[in-house]
Amino acid sequence: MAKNDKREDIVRAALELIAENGFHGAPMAMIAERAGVGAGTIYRYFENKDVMITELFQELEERSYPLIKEGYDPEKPLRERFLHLNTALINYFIKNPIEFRFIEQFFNSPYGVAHRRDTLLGTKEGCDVFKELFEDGITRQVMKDLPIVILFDLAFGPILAVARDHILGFIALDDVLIARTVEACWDAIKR
Amino acid sequence: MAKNDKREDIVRAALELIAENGFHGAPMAMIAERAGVGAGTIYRYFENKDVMITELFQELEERSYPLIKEGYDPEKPLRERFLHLNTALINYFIKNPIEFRFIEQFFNSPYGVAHRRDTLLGTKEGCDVFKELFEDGITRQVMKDLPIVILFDLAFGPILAVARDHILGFIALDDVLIARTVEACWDAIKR
Amino acid sequence: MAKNDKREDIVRAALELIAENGFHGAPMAMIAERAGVGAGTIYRYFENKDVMITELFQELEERSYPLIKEGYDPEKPLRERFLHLNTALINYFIKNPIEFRFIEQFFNSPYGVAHRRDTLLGTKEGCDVFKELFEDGITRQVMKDLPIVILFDLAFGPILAVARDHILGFIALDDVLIARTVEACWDAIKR
Amino acid sequence: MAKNDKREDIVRAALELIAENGFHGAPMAMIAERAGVGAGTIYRYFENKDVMITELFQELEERSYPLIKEGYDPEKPLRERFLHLNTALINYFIKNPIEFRFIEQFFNSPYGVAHRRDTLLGTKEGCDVFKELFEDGITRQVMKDLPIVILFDLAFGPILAVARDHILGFIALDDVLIARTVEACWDAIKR
DNA sequence: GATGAATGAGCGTTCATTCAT
DNA sequence: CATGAATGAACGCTCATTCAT
Repeated sequence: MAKNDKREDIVRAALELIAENGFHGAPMAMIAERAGVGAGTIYRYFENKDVMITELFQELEERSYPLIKEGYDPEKPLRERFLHLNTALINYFIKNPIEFRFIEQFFNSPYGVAHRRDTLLGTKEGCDVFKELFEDGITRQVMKDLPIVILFDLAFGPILAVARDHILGFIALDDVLIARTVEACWDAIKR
Repeated sequence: MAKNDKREDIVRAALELIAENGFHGAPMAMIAERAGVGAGTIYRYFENKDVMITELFQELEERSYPLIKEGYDPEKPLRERFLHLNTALINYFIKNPIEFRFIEQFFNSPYGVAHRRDTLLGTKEGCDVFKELFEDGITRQVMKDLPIVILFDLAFGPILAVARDHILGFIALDDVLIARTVEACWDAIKR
Repeated sequence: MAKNDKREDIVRAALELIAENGFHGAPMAMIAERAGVGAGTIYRYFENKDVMITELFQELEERSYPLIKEGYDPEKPLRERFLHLNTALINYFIKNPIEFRFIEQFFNSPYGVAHRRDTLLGTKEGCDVFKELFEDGITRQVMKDLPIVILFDLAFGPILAVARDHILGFIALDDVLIARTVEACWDAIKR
Repeated sequence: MAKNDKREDIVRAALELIAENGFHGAPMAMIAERAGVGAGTIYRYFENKDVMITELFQELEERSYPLIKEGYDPEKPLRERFLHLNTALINYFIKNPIEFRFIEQFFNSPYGVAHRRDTLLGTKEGCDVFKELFEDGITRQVMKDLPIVILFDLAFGPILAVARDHILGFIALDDVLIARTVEACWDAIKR
């Protein structure tokens, strides 16, 4: 009924199929079928498959960013801020498993590498809060004096791994486990 | 000279091409060409592409396992053993970037999930040393009392991330940085 | 303002795009866009693409016919009449390159064959003057006693070729060259 | 049986279909079907459709060139040489109607324009005899002092037109008509 | 055993045409 | 009347796999 109904259907279908089967396990025809639209219709909304994937990721980023920052108080101590953000992140992932799986696929693809490059070089805004947090942590000598890239890896590497293991059913995360995992990440980066 | 010469050539060619271009950037015909064999010949050594990829990974695992365990002394204290293994691991990765890229691709694919399931459920041997190390760490109350899966993620998640960032050129690891990164991982899991 | 404004826009847009890019380089949607109308609107004026192309050609014919006949005096000697017509034709082509390019495309397509059949069989009026001229020339024994079709080919084959070469930049026609080319055509058909 | 059997089948099928229906009336799948091969097989012999068309034309050129030059004697007078070549040409066309139709399609396409450019600039060898003939004719003042391009158009424009009309059934050429047509072409270019 | 030509299902994409608004 | 979103058949092309040699 609404104007964006079809686009929404396509986005959802693409997200699901890519999450389930990866980029090449999600042919355009299959996406169209699951979305309940004609194959050509996708191309009214996205220039081609590559563009579709990139835009899908950006939409996800934009949608998730406010959710993760919700309740974030930059005046609070560093540790608290870190725990807040990482907890929000892991919660977002396990509550949106399809989105998470898609994001994972995205990061492990040429797109993801380019995106990471842009993020690390600061070309792209988006992870501002995280970046500020780490820079703040280093200058205040609360965090280890390591390249910011490594701090990112220490902080987020386990988060992604844990979220995946939960979604794949290898563990069953609850609030306590999440809290303890996030604190372990803090232990890794704190001085 | 030996019978396995051809197989070796195929393995090497497949490894390289998949590392460089990903699974779909490595058609069987291209692998055959680089290996210097006929396209059909591959199917004498591997039932099909999926099987080839799985066996490739297993071979890599078997080849790398001794390298990582080299100099490992189960009598040493837990911390030292952990630092030894994780340092060996990261060094293996950055010294064998092609193998690392392949392993990464493998983990981020349906194969990887199945493999992880087998590993975690103990169906497959291979990561025995790591498993023993963590079980030992938990029972001796040196490591955090977390599910072993989470300990794995805390210990290896950052290692993979850091190795990738090094290989992609986002950071330049040296022995000092490696040592400090591995210690940070220890901080994450130690009680 | 008039009712035919839209139709005119479509005709112009189609002509241009087909001249520039050929029949398959001119999708209906592109024609609609350049004409500044909706894609569906074209189908209010033309039953389908084939019909549109055919009608386009006919309109061109009707439009050009008076221009070519302008100043034509049926009382003048045959030679003079021929030179007049062929000069007018070649001038029309090089002064209306878009129309020429379209006509060329048209002739080299199934449409063109059908059209030629109709013309030669006399089913279609249009080239009456030319036909009369040649019939006159044969009966008066001024032109060679060849089938009228061959006379057409001798007279117009070079004209089309020369116009194309001029438009494509292979030669630069001027009035003198045109006059001499047309006279050469006369030499071909005159007894 | 022979190595080139399949290639030959593809060439023949492509030639026929393109001659009958034009370039876009001859999809690769249809060519494959008529050739009695799989769709993918075509791509073992030709890099893509464009390349196939270009190579088809070149093969035709190479095949026809000796046939047309057969019996050509450069010592004979210009007029005789011209009549010989143009007669041979028109005979080749009407005896090989499929080849002729293909060549026509080719010339009326972007490929054809590029080819014509190369020929006129002398970049490509092939029409050497014709070129020499015309240059000879001009320097000896036997032919009209017109740009060589125009002489080409006067000499070959009617040949193509007449051949097409014969193949399409608009006229029935015989040796006498051919001879008289070719002589008319000579009248057009001779001084 | 080894080969590589052959296959054809399947891919991403285009576009003439329709029809609800 | 006019629109343009929607369609889906059809296109050019790729590649895992087979099999006659």
